[in-house]
Amino acid sequence: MKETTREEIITLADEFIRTRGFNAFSYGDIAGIMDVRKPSLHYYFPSKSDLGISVIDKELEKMARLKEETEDLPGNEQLKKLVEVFFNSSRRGKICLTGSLTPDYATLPEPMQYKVQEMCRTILDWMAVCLEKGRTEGRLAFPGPAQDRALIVLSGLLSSLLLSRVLGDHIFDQMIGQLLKDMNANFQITDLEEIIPEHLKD
Amino acid sequence: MKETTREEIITLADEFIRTRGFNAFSYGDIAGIMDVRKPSLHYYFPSKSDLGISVIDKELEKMARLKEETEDLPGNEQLKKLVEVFFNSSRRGKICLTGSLTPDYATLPEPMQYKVQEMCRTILDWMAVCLEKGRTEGRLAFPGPAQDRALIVLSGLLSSLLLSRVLGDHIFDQMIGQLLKDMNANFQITDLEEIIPEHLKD
DNA sequence: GTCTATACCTTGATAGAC
DNA sequence: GTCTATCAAGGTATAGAC
Repeated sequence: MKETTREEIITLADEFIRTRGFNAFSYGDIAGIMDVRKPSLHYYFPSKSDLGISVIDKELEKMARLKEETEDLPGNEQLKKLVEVFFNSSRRGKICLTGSLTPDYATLPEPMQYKVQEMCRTILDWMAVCLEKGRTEGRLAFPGPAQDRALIVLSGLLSSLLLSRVLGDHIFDQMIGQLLKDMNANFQITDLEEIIPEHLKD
Repeated sequence: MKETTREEIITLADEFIRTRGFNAFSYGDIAGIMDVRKPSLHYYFPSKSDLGISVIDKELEKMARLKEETEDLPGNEQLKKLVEVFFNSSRRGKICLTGSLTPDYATLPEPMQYKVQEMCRTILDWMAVCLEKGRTEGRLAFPGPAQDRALIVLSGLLSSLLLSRVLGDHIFDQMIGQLLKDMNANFQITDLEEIIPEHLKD
């Protein structure tokens, strides 16, 4: 299953957004890697905003897929799968789209702002469902509404990626390890080193 | 105590970094507001990196001042003062320097990267001291090392600013309210509306 | 200290040939 | 679909007059 040109552009843009930020990469950067000229990229994505939206849409699709694949698992296991995705980003020096795009929010084209909103709501809603499910099953323990807990968990995952790049990889283990212990979801971070689903590798 | 030209530039740069990001503001933006020409700014800060470092240094000084002012308070009260600063940013649509500069980390000039590291370490060390103090005094309760808890608290404060701009001000109250309840540091967020120290207003 | 003038680069985007 | 050529705009930064 080879990537189409369009897909390859999206993949590279995703990579640049996570490593450098939306305002710090250009069509030229992507053209340089693909060995094509800039105007060729505009054929697929007339404006940078179009490209940004496609990157977010791809992420939303990936999330929907992961959600579907894990729907029969207990809440704590669903959560673990989610943590794996972030762990994987961390070891590659990449932050998540939420951590990259929300700081630039005020400078984003309006259509992208709406997409960023949609992405934040989608991930928070999903996480809240997982958390509530886990609590009902007696596999997770935390006080207060699942929605509030989802905010704290997303916060931890997002920030651990930001701070890991600055202070070192151990930050992820320290922070997420404690966050999970707080909910009695105490699995070793080192478990994750081994389990990297194929479809999450890119 | 009127601001010098140099201080005014730093203040405006700080504002732009928090609202638009380091890579999305220019000398031209600042010159436009101050009604001077761009080269005048280069007289004070030859490179943008110099300006960025001065903004972080000013923040470090402000933190040192707040630390000194609150050194005789119990740990939970010290924490409350810190939360107030972030609450204040939130209601102004401004994120914190950590939330703004760590996503751009890979694109920052090297001297700025070191400064960002220093800033992160300084705030985390200080928070860990406050938390440990509060726990020893029996005024805060949390499991695990204070260093790990400091990461989670900073994470919450940082992310609540990012997400509040996207999803609304209530996010800060929801998230930080629950985070503080987790540590039995249950004071109403609404208390903060009234208490805004003068020197933190700018 | 602040200005004008300018060098030099990169950016996102378009027109039009092939 | 991909190219060459080109554009207007905006970026950081410097030289040198006042």
